[in-house]
Amino acid sequence: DSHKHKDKHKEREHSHKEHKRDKERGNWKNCHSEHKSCSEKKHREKEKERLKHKEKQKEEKVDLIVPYHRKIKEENERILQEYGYCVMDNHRERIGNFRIEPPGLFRGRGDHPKMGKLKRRIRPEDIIINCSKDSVHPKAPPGTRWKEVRHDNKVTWLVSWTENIQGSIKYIMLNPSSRIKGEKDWQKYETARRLKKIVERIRAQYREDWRSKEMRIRQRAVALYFIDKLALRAGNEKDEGETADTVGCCSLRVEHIRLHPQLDGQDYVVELDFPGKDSIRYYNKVSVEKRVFKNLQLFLENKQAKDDLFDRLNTSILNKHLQELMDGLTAKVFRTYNASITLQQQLKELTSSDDNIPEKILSYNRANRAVAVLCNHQRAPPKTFEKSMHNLQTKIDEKKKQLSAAKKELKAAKADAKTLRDEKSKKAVETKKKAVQRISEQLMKLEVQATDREENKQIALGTSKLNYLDPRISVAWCKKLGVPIEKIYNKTQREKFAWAIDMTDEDFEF
DNA sequence: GGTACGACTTAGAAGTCATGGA
DNA sequence: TCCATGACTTCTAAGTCGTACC
Repeated sequence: DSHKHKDKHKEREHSHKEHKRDKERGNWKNCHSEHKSCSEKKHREKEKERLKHKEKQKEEKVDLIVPYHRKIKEENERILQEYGYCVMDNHRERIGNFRIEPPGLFRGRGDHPKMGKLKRRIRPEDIIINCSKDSVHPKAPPGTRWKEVRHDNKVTWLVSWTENIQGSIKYIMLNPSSRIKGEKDWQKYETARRLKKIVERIRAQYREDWRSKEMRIRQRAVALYFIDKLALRAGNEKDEGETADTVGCCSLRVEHIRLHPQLDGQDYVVELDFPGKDSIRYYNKVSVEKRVFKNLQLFLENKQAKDDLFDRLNTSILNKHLQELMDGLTAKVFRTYNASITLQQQLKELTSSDDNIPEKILSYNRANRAVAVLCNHQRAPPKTFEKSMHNLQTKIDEKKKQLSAAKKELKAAKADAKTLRDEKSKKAVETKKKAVQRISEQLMKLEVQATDREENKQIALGTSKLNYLDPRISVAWCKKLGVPIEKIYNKTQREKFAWAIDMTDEDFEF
């Protein structure tokens, strides 16, 4: 009988799909009458079997895929544990970039003359190991040896090699959470704070120097003004043909600057347009003091587009001068100082203790953004920006509808309560009230998110947060305004700034 | 003073992962 | 549960700046 049934089934190929289809179309009866042996009971059994099969398939999938992922994860963890740490001064420290750079095509940023060159594979024979004499270091793979094993405790790197594109040295160093990097970071901000104490004096001096008899001093003073006011980088010379053509302050050329005695109702406007670090465009129109303007006109006299604007100046001269003004002062300290002081001022200006947490965070991001704009930290707008913005707007619209519906319900509940005057309807009013409150909070959050995202379209906040803003300012702000530090710094950032989180109280002033 | 080099910080993009809503 | 999305992590290029050497 069962054979017959099977054969019949085979013959007719009345599969589950068909059963299902028939059922959906209301043809169940039809089906039933056509296959007498295909009773409801049998069908249920089949259905059971089908589900079982599905479950089995799923299990197989899980058996294959989940362990695969787990295996990779475990393997990564093993590699991290074996190679990702070192011991320095008796402390186990995370290493930053412990994986060797694989071979491939060199891209470079901007219009790089070496774009597309082959980046060679690094071999054990290229590698220099730096460790203490008595330490255990990784052995070179069988049949190979390291280029050198040295014991230099004056430097912080663990491994180095020379790369084949520019012939420069690359290093493996410790993670930002390490003691050695943390102390250095702290020092950097302390130097910037020392600058704060004397910056007005330095400004007074460079203004004075704008009138110097000596060209080199005038150039130095105007360059320093740019570095201070516009947070430009120092601008070292670069070897032509080896790298993309980018400039900083001292290496600005005539072609990068235009002078407008008047523009858009402002006097003495300087228009700067040049490729900076990573070939990111710096474009700014800024009104300067008359004396600066006159000096710039002087520097431009009788020069061609390709000539240096500051022909009597380079970073070495500038930094020597700065060193005389303050121990440890260099051009980049101005960037750190101006970034951090801007954050502190903006936070003071934008936040109030009455704000709720999302509003406070929006203000923090805005303060952060002001710094990113100052430092010209840009990013390509995310590929999915338009779409995700649109999605967010849809969400906001929906939330608005929800809110007005909830308000209506509240009104109705209130009316009921007024007529009925019983406990139950009173309770209902409370519930509806809470719903309205909850939804309007959600709406506000979404709107804040939309504003934040729109304003952030082309601006990268990460770089300034990680490299320019004294973390103690943020920590103090969080403590003062009761914002959890996790809202500002993620796990990695908290590890990097552990020194600041530990030592800072709410009264810290940069 | 000029230059090459070495060590270290700063930079945006790409890759990966976690989460939350459909 | 699945997938889209954004957050986080990794990657490595590209700067700064001090020093050695001529």
